[in-house]
Order: sequence, then C-alpha cells, then structure tokens
Amino acid sequence: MVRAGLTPERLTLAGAELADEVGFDQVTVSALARRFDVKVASLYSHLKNSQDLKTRIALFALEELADRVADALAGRAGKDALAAFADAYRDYAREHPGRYAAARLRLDPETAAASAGVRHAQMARALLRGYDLPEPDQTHAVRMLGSVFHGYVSLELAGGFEHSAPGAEESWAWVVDSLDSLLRNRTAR
Amino acid sequence: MVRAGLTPERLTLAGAELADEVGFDQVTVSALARRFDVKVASLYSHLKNSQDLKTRIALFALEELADRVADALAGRAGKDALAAFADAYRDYAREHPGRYAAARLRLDPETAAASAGVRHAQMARALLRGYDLPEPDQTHAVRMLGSVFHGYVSLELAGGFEHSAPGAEESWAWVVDSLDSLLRNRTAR
DNA sequence: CTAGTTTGCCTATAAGCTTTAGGCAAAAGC
DNA sequence: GCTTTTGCCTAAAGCTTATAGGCAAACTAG
Repeated sequence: MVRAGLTPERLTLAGAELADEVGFDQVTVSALARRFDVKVASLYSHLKNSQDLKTRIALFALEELADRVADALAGRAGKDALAAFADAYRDYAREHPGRYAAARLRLDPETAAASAGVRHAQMARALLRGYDLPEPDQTHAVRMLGSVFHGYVSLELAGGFEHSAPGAEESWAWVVDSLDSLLRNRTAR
Repeated sequence: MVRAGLTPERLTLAGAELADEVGFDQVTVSALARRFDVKVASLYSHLKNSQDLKTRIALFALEELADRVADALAGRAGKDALAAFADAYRDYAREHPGRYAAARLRLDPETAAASAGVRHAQMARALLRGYDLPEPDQTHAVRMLGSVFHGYVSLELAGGFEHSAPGAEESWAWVVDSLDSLLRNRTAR
C-alpha cells in the first residue's frame, strides 16, 4: 500500500484548514485521519495526542498571524500603523476563524514563552512607541489594544453585530479612530 | 429506589457549577449524571441533548449576569456607572469563569432575542445616555464597551496578564478611566 | 543489488461520551 | 386501592481518544 506521507507539519496545516472549515473545537484526530484517508491510529505516530495537535495548530496560527502583522506594520507609524495592526488582526480572524480561535488556546507558560506570542507583544509595543507613552501606561495600553481587538473580533465572529445597523465595518473604523485619539491624549497628560 | 428529583432547572444550575469547576467545554451529560449519582440516560428525559444543556446554562448565566449588572448600575450615572458596569462584568467572570464562558455561547437568533442578552444591550445604552452621544456613535460605543470588557476579561482569564507587572487590577482601572475620557471627548465633538 | 534495519501505517482493543428504545417501579390522581 | 403517569433504569449502537503489537515499504550497508 502506498504511504500517505504524514508528518507533524502536514497534519498541523491540515488541522488548521479543518479548523477554519468546521471550527477549532471540532478539530479531532478522527476527522483529520479521515481527511488523509488513513486510520486514526496512524496519526499517533506523529502526534502525541489530541492536545498536542491543538497546540501545534495554535503555534502555527500565532506565527502566521505575527507574520501578517509584521508585514502590515512595515514602514508605517502613528495612526496608520495602528489601523494596519488592527486590520491585520481582524482580517486574519475573518479569513481564518478556526486558526484565530486556535491562536487563543491557553498554552502552558514555557510553550507560550517560546511561541510567536512574544512577537505579538513586541509589535504592540513597537506600535505604541509612536504615541510616546511612559510606563506603566504603555503596558496598560498594550493590554487595552489586545482587549479591544480580541474582543471586537470575537464578538463579530460570534455574530454579535449581524442583526443591527450600522455595519461592523463602520464601528471598527470608529473604534480604531477612538483608540488613536485616546492614545494621543494619554501622551499629552 | 429513591428518585433523584431531577428537573431541567436543577440540572442547569448543577451544570453551571460544574462549568465553574472544570470549564464550560468540559461540561458533559455524563459528568452531570455522575454528579447526581444517576445513570446518563436518565438525564435525557429532562434535556433534549448535550447542546440543550449548554444552551440552558448559557441562558442562565446571561440572566444572572444581567441581574448583577442591573444591581450595580442602580442609582449611578456617568463614570461611576461605567466603572460599576465594568466591575460587575469582570467580577462575574472571575467568580464564575465557566458561567461566563457559557454566556458567550453562540445562540440561534430566536433564542438570543428571547434571552437576557437583550437586557445587556439595553443597560449598555442606558449607561451611555450619561455621555450624550448621537447615533450612530452610541451604537459604536456600545460595541466598543462590549469589546473592551469581553476582551479584557477573556485575556485575563486566559492568564494573559499573569506573568508581567503591573497587575491586572491596575490596568483595568486605567482602561475604565480611558474609556470614560474617550466617551466624554466624543460627546464634545 | 541484496540483506538488515528502521519507519509508517495497519488491525485489534479498551474506555469514555452521546443518544435512542424499551422496561419496571415509584408517585400521583381518582 | 387501582390506574395512570412519570422517573430512572438496562441495553445497545455509534463516535471519539488512546495504546499495543504486526507487517510491509523504504532507507542503509556491505
């Protein structure tokens, strides 16, 4: 019989695609095996277990998202950078809802410290340099940006803005604009 | 044999408690049956299925949280009301992480329309009356508040603020303060 | 190029969760 | 007290995770 050519990397990528299609919490070792037309047990040579698969997908998504954000940020500053950062985040979540959900998986501290999550934090700080905030305000601001972006995207994906006007797009612009003026104000104090 | 006295209400409450103990996504019909020392099949006379259980817990949590927010808001206005609203939200999530997660379950439109989710939206709008925003800004602001509160709480629960200074408490105060001044500024325009 | 080793996917199996069908006894109604 | 209703039961099937052990394909050496 011909071998399927399974590797942790291919399984992770396929898992990410599966997550986007059916939702991250519907990603199972069984479903992944079906997708490769292979018996379930075969995957356990490449993955420790189901949790391992999910962690790999999460790390993959964190990397991919960090790359996108980095691209978006390149050569921009101030409000322009803020909007690019925000959009990169939101667009990724809308294009890849399953991967986005994966990126929110709680990782154990060591795994998190070695993940692209670190880059995310660094980029947020780089972005905020344009607003010249003293500590601890900068940290507060990093947390606020993370909260707003994650919160908005998560409510939007959950369909929270679907059944009312104005559209999610307009509110997003308003929110980004508000954050910009907020940060500029905080600088001035 | 003595009957256990199962009802949908008791099962929902026990399910909420279970969610707080082990996490909302670990709530299973099996675990609930164990908790009542009853066979699994017995629960299916009271619950349509596993999804039904989760929906009931979600609706319960939405009600409970709405009650708390209403209490917190009573007799307050302006920044005082904003802080009370924010704290009610965050405190509930920290006391009842499982119920909080349940409250974020995606409901089908009809169920959502009949849920306490409606009250949440109304209270947010009531809160914002103190800032005197014209439409569509008020809607944008409702969405922003929801995003920030949900985002912050969700990141905090996920342990995102655990391994760095300053504490989550201080950033929360900063965020609430920022939102207040942001909203006051928006009014002035 | 063939013999030995490693590797990859297999079958078999067990245990847990969901859900349905049908049974029997406790509680409620008359 | 007798009947009806209700509540929890056993049984069973299908799906998931996970482990153990087998056989053949692919690599590695001589």
